Amino acid sequence: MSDGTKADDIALALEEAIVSGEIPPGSTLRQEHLSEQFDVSRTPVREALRRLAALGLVSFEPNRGVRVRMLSRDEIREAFMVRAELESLATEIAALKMTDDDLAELERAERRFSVATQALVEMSHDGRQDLEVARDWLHLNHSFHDVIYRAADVPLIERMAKAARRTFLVKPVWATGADLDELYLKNDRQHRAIRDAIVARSPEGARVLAREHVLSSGRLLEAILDKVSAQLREPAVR
Amino acid sequence: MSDGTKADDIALALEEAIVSGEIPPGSTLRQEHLSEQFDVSRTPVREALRRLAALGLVSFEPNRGVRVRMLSRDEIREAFMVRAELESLATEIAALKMTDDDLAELERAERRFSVATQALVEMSHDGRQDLEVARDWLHLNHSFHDVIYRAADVPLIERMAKAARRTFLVKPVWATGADLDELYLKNDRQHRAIRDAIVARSPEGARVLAREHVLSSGRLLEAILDKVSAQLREPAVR
DNA sequence: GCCGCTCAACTTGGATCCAGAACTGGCGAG
DNA sequence: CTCGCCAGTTCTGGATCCAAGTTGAGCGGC
Repeated sequence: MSDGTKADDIALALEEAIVSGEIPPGSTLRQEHLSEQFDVSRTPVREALRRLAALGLVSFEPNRGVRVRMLSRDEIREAFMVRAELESLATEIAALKMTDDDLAELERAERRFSVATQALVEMSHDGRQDLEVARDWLHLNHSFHDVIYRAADVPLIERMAKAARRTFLVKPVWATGADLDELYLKNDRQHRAIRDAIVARSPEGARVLAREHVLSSGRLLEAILDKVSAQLREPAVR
Repeated sequence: MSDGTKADDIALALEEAIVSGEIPPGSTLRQEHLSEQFDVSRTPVREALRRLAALGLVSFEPNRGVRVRMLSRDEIREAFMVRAELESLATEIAALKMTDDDLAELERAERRFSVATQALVEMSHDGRQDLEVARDWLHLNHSFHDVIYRAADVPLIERMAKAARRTFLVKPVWATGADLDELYLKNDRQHRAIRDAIVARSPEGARVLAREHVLSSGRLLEAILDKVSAQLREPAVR
């Protein structure tokens, strides 16, 4: 166990499991099951669940259990609007504060993301479906923005934006395809544009680009969701 | 006790006590003390505290206790920036969706706030210091914005904006004076301007006005903080 | 056959209990 | 007199225990 209290460790682990989709949305979490899974008593498990509930990841139904929240399309849209506002704000601030070291870091993050995007698109062309590649892509995507947050030094904004980032799930919603490839590539181009605006010390430009970027990511996710739900309807099992 | 679980009730009560300043920032909360105060065991108290920690109102220091968080000037500034972004977004959306009923409600909220502002300024002129009047003013201020949230129907944005709203305290930071009166009156004028923009169905206008309004409220609070800290340390009532 | 009732198994919410970490305050060495 | 060490107290973190609420399967009446 990494740090201090078990409740925190469990909360972190559960958060990861929920966000990654390992625990599917809508499922109910049995306290006893979790307690033996983590090899602790139910007490710290309950505390961890309270924390997740406060973050909005799960919901307590008194005397009936906790359920992993399932977000509606509207809520996902809202989450992206929140992110758009907060990330654009952070980017504007970062553009004013960036040191040369930060810029170098941003450059590296952008390049790694670019490589991941290429890998993703190539995979799509080959018709393969590697979840690990997709996960890497998302992770490096976040890393790019994290560099910006670090440079902006706005812990509260960062905390809230990441809370919004967490509100949607990844693993069950993934797809590739020619139509999506264009959106992935666009995402990459937007990162470069943001980097350029920051390099050019243009806070307003960076802000507008960041805002548009997040909103466009939201549209990408919606496109993925559409595709997935279409696939789910298509093969009429049973 | 209002609803379901005790942990929730306690969390609500504590949240209120902290936000209202009844429990001063920086103080450490003893679990046992709270448990006998609420006449329950420590278990639900701990769960309530976990929730408050997730909301950022208190911080756990492992094996040392929980402390009511004390916000730095920077964090308060950040909270207002977050509010400015989110409230302006909500206001823009609300301006598009407002029904006539909502408008009437907004009108009433505005009028009540106007009356409260008058009362506050008059009180200030008379040299009186009535905490209740100040609290009413703040409450009606929030009510005005709540009407907008309700009309916009954006639960996630509302939740996050209110989280930001909660991050600063009220009771210990209050002051009046000729310099502040002008700011209070400005606040009222801004509400009217926002209402007008909504009535005129101008989402962009409402957005800009709302943003400026929140930022200006932030400057008001900073002015109050300056004034209070200028008045040298006064022993807290208990 | 279908509906409602009852009772048992299961699960949660909360209380109590225990081990270990952190703050005391005294005491001796320098 | 000061500093550091050590035991006693206090408090937290976690485990265990118990009561109350919920679920679901069987059973009898219609």
